[in-house]
Amino acid sequence: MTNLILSKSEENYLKSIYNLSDSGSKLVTTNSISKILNIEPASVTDMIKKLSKKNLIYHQKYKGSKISKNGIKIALQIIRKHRLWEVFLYEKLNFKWDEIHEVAEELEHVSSDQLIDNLDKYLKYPKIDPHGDPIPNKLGEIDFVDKISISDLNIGQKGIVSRIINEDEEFFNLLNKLKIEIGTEVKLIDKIEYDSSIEISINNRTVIISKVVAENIKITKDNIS
Amino acid sequence: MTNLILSKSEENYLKSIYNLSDSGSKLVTTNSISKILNIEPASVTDMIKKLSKKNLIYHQKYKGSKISKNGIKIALQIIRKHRLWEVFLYEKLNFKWDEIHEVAEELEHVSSDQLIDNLDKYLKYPKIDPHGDPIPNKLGEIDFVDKISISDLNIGQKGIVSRIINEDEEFFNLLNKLKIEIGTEVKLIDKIEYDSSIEISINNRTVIISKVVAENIKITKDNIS
DNA sequence: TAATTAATTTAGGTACGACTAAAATATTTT
DNA sequence: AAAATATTTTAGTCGTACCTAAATTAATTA
Repeated sequence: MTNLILSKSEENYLKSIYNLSDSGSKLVTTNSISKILNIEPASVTDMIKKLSKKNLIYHQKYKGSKISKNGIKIALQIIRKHRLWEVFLYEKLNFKWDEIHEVAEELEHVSSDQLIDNLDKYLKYPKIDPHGDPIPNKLGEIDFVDKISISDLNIGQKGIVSRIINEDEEFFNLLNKLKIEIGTEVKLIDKIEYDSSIEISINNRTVIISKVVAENIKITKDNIS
Repeated sequence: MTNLILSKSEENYLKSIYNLSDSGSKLVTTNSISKILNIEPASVTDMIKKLSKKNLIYHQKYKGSKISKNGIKIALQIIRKHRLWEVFLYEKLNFKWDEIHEVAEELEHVSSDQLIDNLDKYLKYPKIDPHGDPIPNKLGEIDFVDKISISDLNIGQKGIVSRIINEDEEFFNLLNKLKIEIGTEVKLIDKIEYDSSIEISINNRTVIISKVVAENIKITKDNIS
């Protein structure tokens, strides 16, 4: 029962439920799906019933939804497509970091296994997308890399930027100004108690970034090459 | 009024109407659209009304439909996308000649001007797709190359295969067996009156092909490089 | 714990794009 | 030119995926 064909809407719901569920572990509320997809809660309930009937999620009335094994499998394939297309747009078509998401949202629904397998090969089997998010392989396996935020560093510690959470243009412009991108080495200089902002150094320049910004920049202590 | 957004269905109808209309000149019957899209005539009538209201086609009840200037413009952009994606699939992702059409049918509906412009650049502004069909540029302009079929050659004349009309696998296999592809030089040896089949030579091999096959292989007398 | 508030579901409705059956119009044949 | 046939349109349905308004259930606050 793995080869059922899903509509674009069903795929989007499934992907959102997976993303909200912490890799499938947590219950997801109807409201949270509603907010993330910009669809009224009543409509979300309709779709939840549909996906339940297809055994892609489990649903307890008034309690919440949990994605099934099969649901996870499908969600990971959609995420795989999305992220591979992002790599393509960024590396081959010279899209900017903040322009890739929207187009990938459309491309991810093109249904051809051959297409995505050949694209994967063409891109040389990338492990991460331009945001630093891991790309599931054909079997849905992910190289999970536990990531910490800049704000988790201790004073004097260094890290390498490995993932950037936010996707909007404002944030992109800020990072551009700060000259922060994936692979950049940062060092925590000081934590400012007053507003929880932090002082970091990037290539010997010192800047102060807010708590929110720091939390959206993930790092590792070793370069993942 | 050029920037209206069309649904996938509307785009497919418009493309089919354009293709059936001889570059917009001929009236197109409801039945012919029905057949090409595999949709019942009654449904076609519905869509014809919709496209008429948007001034993309003109329709006379019980007579037929003619695509408008604006309709042609949009159809050409869809065809442009389709053919650029075919080039990409064939050249970059190593799809076979007969596998590209179906996937391109999906990719052509992804709506991003930036995507298609950058793809065009990435592919180095190709003029023809892998079937030999011309690719409209951004403005919808096509390098029209009047093409003749192998069967239009006189005995002793040579031509270069420039376009292959049919898209199914059987035909593809036959061409493979005959070692005919775009760019191949062919020479007409003889016309066989009995069944209108013709004898041609390809790289000093002589083969006989049927009338239908000959008509579906277009040639030019000069290589378009 | 009772009342209020928030979240979720049900009920009923809409646009889209398909369908079938029947009616209207065109075309072809006799 | 009348009859027969073919094409096209109209009328009425259906599933998908959304909506609003109202009802139900859960969670929070007094």
